[in-house]
Amino acid sequence: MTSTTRTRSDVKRDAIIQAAKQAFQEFGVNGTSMDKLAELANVSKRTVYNHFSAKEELVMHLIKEQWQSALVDIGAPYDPEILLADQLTELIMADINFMSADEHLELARVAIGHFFYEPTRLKDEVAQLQAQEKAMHKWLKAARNDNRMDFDDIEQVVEEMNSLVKGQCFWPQLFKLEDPLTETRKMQIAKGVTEMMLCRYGTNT
Amino acid sequence: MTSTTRTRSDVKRDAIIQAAKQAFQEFGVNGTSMDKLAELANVSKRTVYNHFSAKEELVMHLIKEQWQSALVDIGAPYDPEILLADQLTELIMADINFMSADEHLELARVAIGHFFYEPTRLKDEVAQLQAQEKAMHKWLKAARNDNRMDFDDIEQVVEEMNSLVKGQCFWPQLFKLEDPLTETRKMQIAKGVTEMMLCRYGTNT
DNA sequence: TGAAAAGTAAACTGCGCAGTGTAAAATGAA
DNA sequence: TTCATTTTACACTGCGCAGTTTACTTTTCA
Repeated sequence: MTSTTRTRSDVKRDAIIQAAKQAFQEFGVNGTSMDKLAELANVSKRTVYNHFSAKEELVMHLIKEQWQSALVDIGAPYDPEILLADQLTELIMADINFMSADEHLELARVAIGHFFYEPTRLKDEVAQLQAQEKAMHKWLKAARNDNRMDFDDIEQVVEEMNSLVKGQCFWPQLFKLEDPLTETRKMQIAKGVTEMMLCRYGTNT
Repeated sequence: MTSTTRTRSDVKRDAIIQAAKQAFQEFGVNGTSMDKLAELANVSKRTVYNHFSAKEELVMHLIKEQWQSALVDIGAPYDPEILLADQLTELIMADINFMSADEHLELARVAIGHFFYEPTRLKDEVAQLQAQEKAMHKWLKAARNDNRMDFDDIEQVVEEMNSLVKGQCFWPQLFKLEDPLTETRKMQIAKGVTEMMLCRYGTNT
């Protein structure tokens, strides 16, 4: 509860953004007319255009500003004192929680749906997300320096781990092919991935 | 070179299908007007409607008939005489080749783009593809019966392997985030996945 | 309290597109 | 050559939607 949004203008603006987020992710940008959107937001169409001069601007606001603010700083740094498996599981859990969060999935649906046929722009959006992978990167390097893990190509390791997580937590959710993940299921997956990675790249010190 | 397509009608029909496949995957179904499509196929718009009574029918033809016919029977059965790793690598290679084939990617792009906001219908399409996974399923069971692999939940194993392959060969290609895979790269990935899976689930007999 | 700022309803413009109707022309088989 | 089938060009209908205009009302705040 940060505070009540002050001016009426702000209230309307938020209503528009929320309605857009919800409608775009459900019906797609093209499937959502500005009339429909205005109605969903309980706002006159003209008001929508007072806040966002064009539909595209609203879309970009969602994808840039909103998504940006949904980013989270992930994970504790490597700690030689703690059991390797536990650390990794926790790191992966953080990753899973981020990727399968409603906020993230909804905005990803908007972005991917909107840019599906524009690979160049899609690439830009995805690139930002990969910044998230840096935490994993750092942790792996530290674990290797500590002789607890062994691998040549760190990029490959990150990609493999990412494939495992996304394949089970992101893609099926993005396309609504599976029910939302329960906490138990998330933990189960995190543990599975941990075992897989340590079995392959862990040293048995 | 099966033969020259006989009647003129058939020639036109094929031209329409080819143009649609290409245009739908590049611009999307919505991004391709029937006028544009007719022009690309070098055919009058009316002819398009003589063959397909509605745009949707053309889309469904691509997704159902064409995609169906692109399915391949994958992989040799389990053979106790051959080195486990080699067998698995070959099986995975077949999987990779299927999934990253142009024909498959193009039709997947059409299907996923078209059904992005209709999870139910998307699920149906994807379900058919999972039939492909059956080969892997059978092989794994056989390897376990032969005491060369050890795992409890076969579904999980299939899903993990699938995530690894798709994460590196399908999704990046589907969204055109990466350059097409070279044969060398495919083999490299197949070997990587094999090592991962055998390290985790292989017995050292 | 009164003027400026913001919101509202509803009609309107212009455009792109799915699908149709039609009359003429090309094709192909008998 | 003749006749049926198919293709073509092109005009036309109808619809949905992005964005605008207008005349009017409500809120804000100095």
